[in-house]
Amino acid sequence: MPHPALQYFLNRLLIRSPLTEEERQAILSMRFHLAQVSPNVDIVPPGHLVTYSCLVAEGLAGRFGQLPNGMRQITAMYIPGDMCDLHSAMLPRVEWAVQALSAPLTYLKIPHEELLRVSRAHPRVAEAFWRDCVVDASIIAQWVVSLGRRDAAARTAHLLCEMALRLECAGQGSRTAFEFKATQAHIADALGITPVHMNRVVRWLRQQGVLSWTGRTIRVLDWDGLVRIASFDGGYLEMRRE
Amino acid sequence: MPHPALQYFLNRLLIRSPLTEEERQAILSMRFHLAQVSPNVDIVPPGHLVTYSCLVAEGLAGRFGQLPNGMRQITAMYIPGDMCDLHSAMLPRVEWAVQALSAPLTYLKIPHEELLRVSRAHPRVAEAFWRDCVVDASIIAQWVVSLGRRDAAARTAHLLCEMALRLECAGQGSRTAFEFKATQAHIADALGITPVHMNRVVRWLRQQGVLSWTGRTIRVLDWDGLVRIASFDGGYLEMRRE
DNA sequence: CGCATAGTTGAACGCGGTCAACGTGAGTGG
DNA sequence: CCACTCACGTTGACCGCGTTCAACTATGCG
Repeated sequence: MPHPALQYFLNRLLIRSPLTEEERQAILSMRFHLAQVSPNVDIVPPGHLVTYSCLVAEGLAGRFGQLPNGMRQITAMYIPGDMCDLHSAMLPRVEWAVQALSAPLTYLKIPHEELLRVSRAHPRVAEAFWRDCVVDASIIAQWVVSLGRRDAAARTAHLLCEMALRLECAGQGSRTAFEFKATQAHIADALGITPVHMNRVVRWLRQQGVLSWTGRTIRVLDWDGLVRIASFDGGYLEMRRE
Repeated sequence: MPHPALQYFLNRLLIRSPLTEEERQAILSMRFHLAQVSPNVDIVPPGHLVTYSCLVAEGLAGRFGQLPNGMRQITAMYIPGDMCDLHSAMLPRVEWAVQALSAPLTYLKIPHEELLRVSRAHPRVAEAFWRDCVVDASIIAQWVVSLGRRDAAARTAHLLCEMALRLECAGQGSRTAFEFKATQAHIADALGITPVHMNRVVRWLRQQGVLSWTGRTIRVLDWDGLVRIASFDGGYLEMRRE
């Protein structure tokens, strides 16, 4: 019986990449080690060679880019079914860190040799992995657009729209009611603003009546309003089934 | 006799991916159409299906993310030997535009069927392509860090360091003397600042004595100084030969 | 010569940063 | 059961980086 996270991961791949039964079984049969971490602990220290990729099973993970002076910036967030660093199968020397953003975070450590064994035996699986990396890059590119062109409120709204759709797609709630297991400080980090200003934006969004946000639970009261504030177009998430 | 741009592209791949003579020949033998464009013309309009990828032969190309309201943000820059949108081989419906940033820009249109034919016949080539996309994503992730954590001067210095190394690696000048064929307005766009402020930053960098910048020619007078201002660490470019 | 594009500079404004304080809820130990 | 602690959320006052608007210069090209 494969771990449910592998099934989630496979389902995510199947949205964009058709795979035969045999290929699906190959993915589900990959060996792994189950692990769990607390926030503020690097799953992988940056600048080192890694031998496995991490598949989020439960919780929220963040990828941190870092400057030589030690400052960090969240460059991606990963929800259950996401392979945090499938990239590292192709570039084992990672230049970033992955950390838990929620407690607890459970994840599967899948050895690169397993990923490469399967992808080399099944070229269509290799393409599915490649395609998954491309979607990840597409999301990061949208973050660049957000950081470069949107003000703090639009950035926040945009991230919320993105996470709402991704969580809905992953079966973790609906776009109008979901758990965003990150602190306001984490979100501020990802958006390139200060936690103080993040909080002001949250207050403003509440005043606009587009959402209620208590603890880690977000309820979107006016989805179209949120989309409008964000100038959101979800096409880049590539979640439509062809 | 293959086009020199294909050779540049192959050389770039070989930095990170060892390939046999047969695999190299397969890449060099891909069919293509030579094309040329002026600035401010989309090579590919966003939201459409594309059937080929673009390999820059001469000049500078930019990838533009765009907001529903029409505002645009440069999310990547491509120099000779770069495949702008190798991504599109895996996701043919592109959510961005590619434009020339220099006049003229010449490039090779390589049909996806060619790329896929070669990559399916040679799994190691598929991995080389996959790896190339991962490096591209790594660069974009660094841009997120820049936009999120660096001030305007550091951002500018960082982009200059990046382009200096990439151009040097591509055989287009040295890191201390190169042509950056983009206008200050384009660079400002990529860095998420206004052209006006971009110019002030250039003036400041000149006053610091780290570079001279006349027309499109940049001369770095103090490389270490520029690196310090940028907090630059080139590891993410993955240009060391293993 | 005339026009367009790129670069340059000044003055005033405002978004978001910075600093500092306080509120609040969960967990912990006396 | 209360006191204490710690992390997270919240709010106010002031400040500065970068924007905005406007003008002017330089360069190249028909």
